[in-house]
Amino acid sequence: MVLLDIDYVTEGEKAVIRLFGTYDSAGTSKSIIALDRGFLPYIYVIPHDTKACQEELKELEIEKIELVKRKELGKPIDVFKVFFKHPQDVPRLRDQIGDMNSVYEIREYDLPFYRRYLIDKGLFPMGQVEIHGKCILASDYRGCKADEETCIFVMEQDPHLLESEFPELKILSFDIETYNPKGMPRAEEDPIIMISLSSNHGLRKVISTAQSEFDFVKTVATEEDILKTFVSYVKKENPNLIIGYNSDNFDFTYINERAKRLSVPLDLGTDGSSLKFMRRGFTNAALVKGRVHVDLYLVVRRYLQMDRYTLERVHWELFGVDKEDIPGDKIFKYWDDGGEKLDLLFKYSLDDAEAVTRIGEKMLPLTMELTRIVGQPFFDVARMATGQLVEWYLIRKAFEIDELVPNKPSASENSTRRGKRASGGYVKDPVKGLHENIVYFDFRSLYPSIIISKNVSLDTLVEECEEGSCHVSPEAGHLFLKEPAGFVPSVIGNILNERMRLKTLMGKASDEREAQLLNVQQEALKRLANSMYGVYGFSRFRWYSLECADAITAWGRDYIKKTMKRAEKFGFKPIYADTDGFYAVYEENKLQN
DNA sequence: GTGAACCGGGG
DNA sequence: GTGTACGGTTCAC
Repeated sequence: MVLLDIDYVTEGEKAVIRLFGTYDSAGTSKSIIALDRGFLPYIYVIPHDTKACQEELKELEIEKIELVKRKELGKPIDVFKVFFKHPQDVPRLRDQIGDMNSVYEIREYDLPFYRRYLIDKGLFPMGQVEIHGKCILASDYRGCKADEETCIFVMEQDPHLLESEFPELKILSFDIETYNPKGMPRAEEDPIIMISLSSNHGLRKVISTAQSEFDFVKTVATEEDILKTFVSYVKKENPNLIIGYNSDNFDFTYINERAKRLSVPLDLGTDGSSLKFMRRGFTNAALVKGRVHVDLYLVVRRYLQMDRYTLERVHWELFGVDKEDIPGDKIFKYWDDGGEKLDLLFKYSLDDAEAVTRIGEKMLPLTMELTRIVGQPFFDVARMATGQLVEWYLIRKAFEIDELVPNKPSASENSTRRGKRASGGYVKDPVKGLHENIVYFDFRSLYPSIIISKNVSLDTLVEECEEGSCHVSPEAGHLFLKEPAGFVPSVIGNILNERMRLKTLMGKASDEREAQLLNVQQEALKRLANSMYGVYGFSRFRWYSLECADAITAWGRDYIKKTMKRAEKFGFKPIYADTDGFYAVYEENKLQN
């Protein structure tokens, strides 16, 4: 099956992992929920005093303790792996353990349970996963309200990742229109008048309380029926992905509020569960179990550099085609006017949903690849900043080599770090005037190259070293061992090697589709490699290091200045430079000198 | 100059 | 949920 999503539920005192998947069976996609009751939460405890620590730990309400060998900045270390009965025991007990006299430090105490599971089992969402067990009808499985078509496995063995093709997923886009004559829509007063649907399998539908000649309009009696019909379409289409534009904070929030007032159940999940909202800081993320809800606004904002991100602007940027638009504050008038105006409103509404489908087809492959590389759920990856992606990638890589993950900085540690910022890139003030014959020298891969060639890493940074065995950074003179390869440099090295391999394959690719797929994959790797520098420079990151960040930018400034000097000898006069590149004008007459 | 407050997308 | 965005700009002093 394709692994779409993961979470856990509590049965009695135990946490049960649920893997949500899909597979094609005779042309129709089936939803699967696989249960794993055999995984326990744990943290690492680095003792001061091994014996005393073991004695003290035994006093606590924990499941079991193991003494295991791990690595700390590449050096072997013996640590306790302390297992708990339930993930919710961890926050309570970890502080107690951290405060014990016999304990030096606790580690990996804040990794969400389902993420820990994916890493430890070597599973990658959006990849093919093999599970072992027999199918139980949803109705025979207590505690689950799933449809009969949903198959529930209780796993008997660990699941396995299979080498996989790019999964063909069913995607449903949606968009709502509201009747809001007074300013922005208020869910307590303004009804939903349309819900538009569009899928990558040919569905085009507007559900509304208004009549229409258009065959794509499905007219129902009440707003209540709009919502009920929406739910039944989702169940019938059974999409793997649901996408919207600003749907985390607008469409789904609004639908949820109206459905609550009208007592319409929003049981959209493949397990029969209702639409849920997760607080993510000050904003929401809308969650449908077993289907991945993606808010394209967040994805687009991350990958496209624009000054505004309205649906119209994004559509224009991606396709160069203007989209029909009715200003938000005029929609109620088009509705009231009826006739041709109402026709336009129907078209506009459907076009919005179809624009979401088009934007999704363009933007989601990259997110899909990042999901398969980073190995965290698509839902999370679609909402993660690139820095977070890099961190979760590194956490998985650290696990693979038994390296302990550094802790997140405390609030005070974070503010100390903020206080002393690493020096930035080199900036040359622009030469005033209108320039012609401009060339741009691209340095975007400079930082990853520096990290690799200078072996810039926490585990290679030393106070002193023998003559010739270290790289010495310009200005501050930080020392990095030339051998062995550091953790982050080797991770970046592997990413870039893999990227080169894919680019070679791309050149040999027989058909267009294959080449496009390889291109997205190598783009995802490039993105990851180029974001890697951030792990040293961003204060709230686990692998933060002022010395590493500082050394990288110092080498960067050194390189860019040297390159500019060299360019000048060839007749290129630099007119502006900032961090990762510089602009120059070509002056032919200067070449003779 | 500094830190607090505000803002995005959506109708 | 082993949780609490984010980064940029403007405002107020």
